[in-house]
Amino acid sequence: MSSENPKPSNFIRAIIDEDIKNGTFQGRVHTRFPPEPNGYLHIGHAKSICLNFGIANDYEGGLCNLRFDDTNPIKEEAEYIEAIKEDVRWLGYDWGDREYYASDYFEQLYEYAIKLIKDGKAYVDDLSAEEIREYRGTLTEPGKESPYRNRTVEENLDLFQRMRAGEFPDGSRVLRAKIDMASGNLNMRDPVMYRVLHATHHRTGDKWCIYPMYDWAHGQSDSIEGITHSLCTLEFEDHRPLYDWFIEALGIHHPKQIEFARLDLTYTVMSKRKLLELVQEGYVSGWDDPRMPTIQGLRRRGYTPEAIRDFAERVGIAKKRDSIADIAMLEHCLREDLNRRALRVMAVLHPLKVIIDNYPEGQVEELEAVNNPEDDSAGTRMIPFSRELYIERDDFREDPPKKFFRLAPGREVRLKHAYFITCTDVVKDEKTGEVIELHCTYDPESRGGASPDGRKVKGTLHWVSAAHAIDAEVRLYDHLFNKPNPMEVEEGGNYKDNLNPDSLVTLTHCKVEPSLKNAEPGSRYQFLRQGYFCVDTVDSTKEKLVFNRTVGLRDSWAKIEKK
RNA sequence: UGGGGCGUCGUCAAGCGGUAAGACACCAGCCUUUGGAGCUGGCAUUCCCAGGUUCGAAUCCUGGCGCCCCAGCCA
Repeated sequence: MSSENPKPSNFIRAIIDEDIKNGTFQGRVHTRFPPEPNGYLHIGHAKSICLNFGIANDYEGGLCNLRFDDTNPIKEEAEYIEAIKEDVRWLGYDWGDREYYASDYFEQLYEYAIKLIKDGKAYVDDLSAEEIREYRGTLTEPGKESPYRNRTVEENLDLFQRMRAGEFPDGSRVLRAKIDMASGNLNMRDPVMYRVLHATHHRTGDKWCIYPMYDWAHGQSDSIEGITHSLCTLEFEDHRPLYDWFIEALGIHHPKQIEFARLDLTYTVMSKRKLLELVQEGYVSGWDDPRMPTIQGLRRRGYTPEAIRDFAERVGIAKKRDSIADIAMLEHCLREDLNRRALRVMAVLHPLKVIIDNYPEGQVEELEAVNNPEDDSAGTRMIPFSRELYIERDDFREDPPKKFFRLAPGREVRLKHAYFITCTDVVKDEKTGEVIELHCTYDPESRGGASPDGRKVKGTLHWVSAAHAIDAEVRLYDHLFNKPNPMEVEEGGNYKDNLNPDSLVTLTHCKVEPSLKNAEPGSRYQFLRQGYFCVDTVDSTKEKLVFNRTVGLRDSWAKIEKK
């Protein structure tokens, strides 16, 4: 274990520590991340990825496999595999050459099934799906045994081989484990191991027409790979006795399964079904919509893998269900990371023209600006200053409220990296009364933003030179839902009623400083005083820059104003 | 008398019989050429409840209460 960077303790690491101390698994630590390739990964999966790969990285000799649980050809597609691999890699993890598929084990699984049949521990059942359900009983009443339960080993073997050979239609027969129809644990009431499915599998093609159920495949796959600690979510707690039963019946390597609570976040939904619904019904632009909690969405939004990993570590691992982590925690991790690395630039989102009356017409000065006050090595850049500028509309109030430190008639403020200016005149639209432009004077002595006479100003504004600014589109993203728990709805309502109508506000003709001209898609910046933004990887072009707001800066003025 | 699991600050979460970590959020102040960042301080006399054991209990015992998961030929 690395001692210089101790991970927060959690009950799973405690169990592993104990296992190592006791020599269980000969001191080995081998985990796996086992996604089903039927959809895109989200932040909840990221928690599991960070857990499994994180543990493998932290323990001496630890390994973590990537295994696709591809036991259902009807729902799975090869396209998801590449997306999942890209996401895991992007998060910063490496599975070496240990990329496995449950489908790699179909033959072995078949042999295992034969063994169970021969041992009288599995049988072919001719009951229909509906009948099986009826025979299963209920939560409080025991089930009853299938009339086919006591077929001879020979008959079972023959039937099972013929199932594989394709002699029977879909749904006609299944192979079941012979356990206990009266068990209080429904999973033990003769669970189905194989179903007949004449479907083409994305990897095995038409080789098989019977496919193992997850419950039959998963534990054995872990065993085959020599996994020591099978970490999974709470809902599989009830399945553990079944997995144990299979492993014992087969007499093979027995991984230790440990269950933990899945991650939930405020202001979003996490279930694959709901996420799919949002995509299909057009509430978002796709799986990579920057508002989606998918890894692809977060990536496009401008999240960094470092922030996500930090978050996964901070939310921790426990067994408490219904634990909903505050998305503010995620956003904090993001800001903390971006604060260290994002270059500062100036961009005016809602431009208001400012004319410096006493600044020479036609003159342009290049002023030096620090790229990142948190990182000297980021250096400086030059930005043009001229007579006509844009500032943020919000930074001017004709009738400033208390504690408003920004520009107002007669008030002096600092333009970041530039000069002190004083507002001398307000030009309004005669009809609407809207403020169209401001006239100001500047103090030539305050170049760089400080006055030699030592006078102070309360406010510092960002700005861009009107003649030099570049037009850009800026997409302001906010939480997808406007309730911490989107599931909290009125009688007869739906979580979609809680969709935030302002989760995306698109601004065009924003003015950004000229240094952004060649900003690369995906690059991240802090727009001074506003937030972190990244160049959109899908829609941004050389001709038309598009920025996504990753997350806003903390805004204490907004808080004051709210009061 | 179906089975399994969980209940520690607004949120996440340590704690494993020796007298309630930490983080986020929040509040107050300092500082500041980003109302950002940073810094300082505050924030559970109490761990679902009630009994019991003990010199000592969030931790052990007993009994309650509350919440979650399970009846796919899904994973």
